[in-house]
Amino acid sequence: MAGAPLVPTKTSHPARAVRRAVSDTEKQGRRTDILAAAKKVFARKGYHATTIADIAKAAKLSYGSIYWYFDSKEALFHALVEAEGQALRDHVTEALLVTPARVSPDAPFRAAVRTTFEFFESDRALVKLLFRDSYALGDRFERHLFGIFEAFIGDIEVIVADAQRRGLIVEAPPRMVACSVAALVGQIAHRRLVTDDGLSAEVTADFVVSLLLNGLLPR
Amino acid sequence: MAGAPLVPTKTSHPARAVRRAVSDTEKQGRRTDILAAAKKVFARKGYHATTIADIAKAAKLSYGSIYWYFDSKEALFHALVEAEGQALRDHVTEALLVTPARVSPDAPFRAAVRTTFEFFESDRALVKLLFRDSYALGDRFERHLFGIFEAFIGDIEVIVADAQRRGLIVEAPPRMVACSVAALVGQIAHRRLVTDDGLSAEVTADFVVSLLLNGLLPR
DNA sequence: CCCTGTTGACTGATTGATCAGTTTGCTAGC
DNA sequence: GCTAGCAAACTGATCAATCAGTCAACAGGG
Repeated sequence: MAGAPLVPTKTSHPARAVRRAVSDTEKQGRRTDILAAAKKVFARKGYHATTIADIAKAAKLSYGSIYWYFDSKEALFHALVEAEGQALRDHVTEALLVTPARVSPDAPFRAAVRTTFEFFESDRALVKLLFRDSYALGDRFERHLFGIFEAFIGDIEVIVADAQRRGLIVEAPPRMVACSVAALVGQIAHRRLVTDDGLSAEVTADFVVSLLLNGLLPR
Repeated sequence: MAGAPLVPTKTSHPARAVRRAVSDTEKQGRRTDILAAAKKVFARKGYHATTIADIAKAAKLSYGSIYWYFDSKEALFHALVEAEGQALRDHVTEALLVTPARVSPDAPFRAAVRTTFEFFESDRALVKLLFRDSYALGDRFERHLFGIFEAFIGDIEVIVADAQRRGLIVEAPPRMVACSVAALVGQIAHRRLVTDDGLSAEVTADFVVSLLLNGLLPR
């Protein structure tokens, strides 16, 4: 209304900036903060609909600061997917380590799938990031994303090949099997975001494992 | 250089307009042309990177004409996915009709999966459209895309439930099974775009069918 | 001669990226 | 301890480019 703006020459009026990061640790922390904020926004709005301004606001930083930490919106997204993918891999790897095959030969497999679904369930933003937004970039990202997915498939392939060597599972191209496992887990996790079929992550995981191991034909 | 542009007031310089579509048939044909052009461009560049200008050029029409046939870029995309999805469903349905279960109980299932992979192989643009670009729109499209995918899953579910009734396959939530089938076929088809593993569509289809029917454990 | 399909210049809004300037907090010198 | 000086973190106005959508003018068929 009457609050006609004063002289516009009065540039800069930093209400209250965050404490600036000075040590390497703090800077790393800020970087992580930005990634966390970006993850939230990307998950809610999708890659193309989120703006740097959105991310800056969510991170409680100014627009320009984002560019201090990341070269571009795309670079930020790449860094984010990279980090999140690694977190998932680490999580699953750890679950595999604490689940010896002594109990039952397929226990590690079951554990891995369960852990994955639980991880996805506890972090829906991650699912959107990996299975929705990652396709939003053009071919430029396709190579990178592809590499990340291949890393997962490689992990699975090792397990499959090992099980085959022990005669636990049928002979079949291990990479193909690994792809199938990844496809099933990924797609079903993605679907669970939209349709709440009332099944717990555990039940869903067991269904997938059982389908993969036993097949549809009666035994 | 010296080629200073003439008076810019000289608006409109319609070099050569295409022959006008006058009958309803012609108009429908033009609409189809635009969709075909859009399909090519979307598949090559992805949803967000393609502009209406790209589509117009590919369709050999002017920019504005696209808007005569479609209300918006998004509407055009919806119409495209709708039509392509329906074409695929029809194709598979037909394959099912000509494959009686007399030969073997799982023959129709195998035929459906094979036909789908072959259809995808013969039309890579369709795969990109369904499994890459469809996720590029935000939540607004999610409902529509979801409906289209649900239609496929519904088709599969009917087959699964029928097979269960005859005791051909194991008891399991038919919708869940249908989802798994769709996920496997879709993801593997999508993957085949990037990695040429040298396997034919037929071999790939048989692998998927065999995995789903027999499972990984030795029988 | 009128209706309608067609044209493409134009607009308005959006947004990624830049950059000149401001502030902060560390530290060298007193 | 205290301050001046400085480097770098941080800010946000601004720029430049892009692009979906509009519209007034145009032309060909009936």
